[in-house]
Amino acid sequence: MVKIREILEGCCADQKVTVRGWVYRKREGKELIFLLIRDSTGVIQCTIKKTSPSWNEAQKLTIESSLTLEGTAKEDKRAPGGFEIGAETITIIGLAETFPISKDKSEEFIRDMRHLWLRSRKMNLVMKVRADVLDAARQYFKSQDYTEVSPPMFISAAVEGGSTLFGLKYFDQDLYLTQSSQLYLEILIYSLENVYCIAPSFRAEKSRTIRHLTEYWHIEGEWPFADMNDLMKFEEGLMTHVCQTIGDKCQKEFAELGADIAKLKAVKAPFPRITYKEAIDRLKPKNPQLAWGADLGYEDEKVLAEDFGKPFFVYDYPTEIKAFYCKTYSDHSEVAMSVDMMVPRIGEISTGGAREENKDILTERMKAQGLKPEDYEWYLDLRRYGTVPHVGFGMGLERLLVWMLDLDNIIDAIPFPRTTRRFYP
RNA sequence: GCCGCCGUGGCUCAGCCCGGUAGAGCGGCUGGCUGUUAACCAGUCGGUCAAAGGUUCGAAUCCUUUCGGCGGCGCCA
Repeated sequence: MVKIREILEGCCADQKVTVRGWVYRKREGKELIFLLIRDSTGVIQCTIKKTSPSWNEAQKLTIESSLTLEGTAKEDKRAPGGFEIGAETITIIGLAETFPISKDKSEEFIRDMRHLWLRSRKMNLVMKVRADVLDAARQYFKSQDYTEVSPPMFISAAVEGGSTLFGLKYFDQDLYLTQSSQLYLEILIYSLENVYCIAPSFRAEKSRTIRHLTEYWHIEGEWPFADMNDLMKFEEGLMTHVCQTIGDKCQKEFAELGADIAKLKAVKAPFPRITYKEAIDRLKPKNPQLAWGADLGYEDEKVLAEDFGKPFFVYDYPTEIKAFYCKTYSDHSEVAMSVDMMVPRIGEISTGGAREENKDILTERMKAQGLKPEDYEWYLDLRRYGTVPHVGFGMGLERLLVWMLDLDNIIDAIPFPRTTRRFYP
């Protein structure tokens, strides 16, 4: 048994080979049948002559039927990929009914057929790149001595305002699905120090855009004894490592997907950094209504991102538009130590910041935002017992992939997308 | 939450503005042809035009409502 990629790489010219896979295309003539067989590694053309003992089985085959095919591999310029197999024996494993997905397909239909569309070349390639991005991210965290941890998905209190939380019945109690693992990572830094997790986050935002999912994978890191500069340095290091690794490793996937790999190779630390105030000043000429204190809209982010043409940071936001746990400057508390990483076309792919380590200030911030400190007793305990300055961030894996792979929509960055309207299969 | 667009055979669409009970391509099936590149040629099967109500002699077409889908903004990663 040999993988199709090995044959396409020239492993077995003029040798007898056996492949296992599915029928990707079939073209049938009177004297000759062409089969394109796919497995997880690629697609190869197989020819069946009328004189071959496999002729009868080949005739029966339908698109997406599974089979084992034995024959002789040979180099042939006429075959896509440069190699083909002259079939001698075909064993049908599962004869497929007429496959519903064909040449003509709409976005809507493809989404209804997600469970079958995942067999497409596009999804196959995207899923491989996704796996490699996850690998690369873990590599980087490990290389910097971070420990991977496993936070809960069921939670009893909100991280931020409760409006975007999914509630659920947990036996007789009301619980929520987590929208960030940050608070749990904050617990773990007191023993493991540098920690990270790669886990789902859930948001009940009724957003109707190409960059929102209700369930997405969140790459989050948290560590003590660090400041904003350490945070940005780590994030740009992570991003650089991921982009360089994928740029080296996934050239074939990018080529077949038609994605721009040069953009990844161009990603190198340090990234441009501008403060929120500088961002406002840059945007003022184009958007005169923009004033200090307003949050940057998606259009504003896009304008900045097009200017830079690569990942960059915006930091030091108004305290008012940031969450209660954001640390503020002691001499000008109207500014919070928060940082977003932005990329062209997508806008924010990551948010991070320094966390308030002073219990009294934190309590005041909670009250100011209408939160009850008694709901966050365990979080306040972290400040009671050996508090430390610390920082952390969360990056949206699928948004990262949309940018890296030039995807049209975030739903193609995850195998089973959940949006406001879709959760099947 | 606000706004816009879409819904016609299994799939992709035309027809809708200017009402007269549906048409093409792909797929399927049959036959032909071909070292083919999501081939080509001929034939054939296949549709209560999203649903309900209204206007009309007559509605896929005009009006109303509902359902489903997509996207933009807001919010966010």
